[in-house]
Amino acid sequence: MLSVKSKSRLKITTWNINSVRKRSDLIKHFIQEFSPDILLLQETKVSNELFPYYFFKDLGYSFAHYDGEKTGYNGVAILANQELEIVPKISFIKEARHLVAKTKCGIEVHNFYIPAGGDVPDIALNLKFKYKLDMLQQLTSWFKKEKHSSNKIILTGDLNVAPLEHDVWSHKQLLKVVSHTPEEVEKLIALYNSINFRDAVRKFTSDSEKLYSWWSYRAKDWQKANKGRRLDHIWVTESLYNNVTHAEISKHIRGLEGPSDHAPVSIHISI
DNA sequence: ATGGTTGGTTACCAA
Repeated sequence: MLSVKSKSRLKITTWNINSVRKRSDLIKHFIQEFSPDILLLQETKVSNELFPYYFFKDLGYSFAHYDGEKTGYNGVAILANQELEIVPKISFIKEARHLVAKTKCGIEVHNFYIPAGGDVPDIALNLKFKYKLDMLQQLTSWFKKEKHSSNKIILTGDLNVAPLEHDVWSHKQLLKVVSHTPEEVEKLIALYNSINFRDAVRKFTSDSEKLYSWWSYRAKDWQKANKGRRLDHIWVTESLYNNVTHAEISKHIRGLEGPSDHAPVSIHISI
C-alpha cells in the first residue's frame, strides 16, 4: 500500500495580553495575520466564569484551557485549533500562573506567568522579589526531578526575566532593575539548564543583536525610545530544537490601537 | 533622581 508521508507544522504563540477582555480587536487582528495553532496567554485578568470562551471558539479555537482569579490578577490560558490533552499543573504554584497541555503528537506545552517581582531587587526588603526567585528555583528542582512522560517539552510564557546582555536596551543601566539583575538571570539560567532547554527564539537572532518583546507603557514614544526588554520566551527540549524552523516577535502588534505592553512571540515547529 | 501608563475588585494595588 502506498503511503504519502505528510509533513506538518505547528505554529505556537505566547503573549502577555494584559486583560484578554480589553484586547478583542488586537487578538482578532493577530489571529487573522498569523493564525497560531496554539495560543498561550498570560495576564488574562479574568475569572473563569467570565472568560471569553465563545470569542475564541468563533475564531476557530475549539480547545480552551484556562485558569483565572476572581481578583482580576494574573490568569493564564491555552487556546488551540485542535484537541489537546490537559495535563495537571505543577502543584506548588498556587496562583493562576501556570497551565500544561499535550498535543496529539506528544509535545508537552507549558505556559508560565512568572511573578514580576516588585521594584526593589533585595529579598530582605521585598517579598515579591523573593517570591519570584523562589518560584524559579522550585521550578528548576521540579523539572530536574519530574519523570517526564515525553522528551518533547516546550516551555513558554512571560518569564519576567531578560537573561542576555542584548535582551535589554542597556545592560549596564538595567543591572539593578528587576528583570535583569544577576541574581534573577542566574536563577533563570539554572531553570534553562534543568533539562537542557534551547532558546527557540534566539535560534534565528544572534546573541549580539538586540531583541525585545516588551516596551513600557510609560514611555512618551515607545518606538522612538525603544527601551525594550525580552521578557517573553519559548524554550524547547533538545529533541525538538532542530524542528524549530522559524521564530518571530510581532513588534507591529505593540503599535496597534489599544495594545498590550507585550508583543506576541511565536515559532514554527515541524512535526 | 523622578515620574511616567495601564487594568482591574478601584477611590488602591500590581505591573
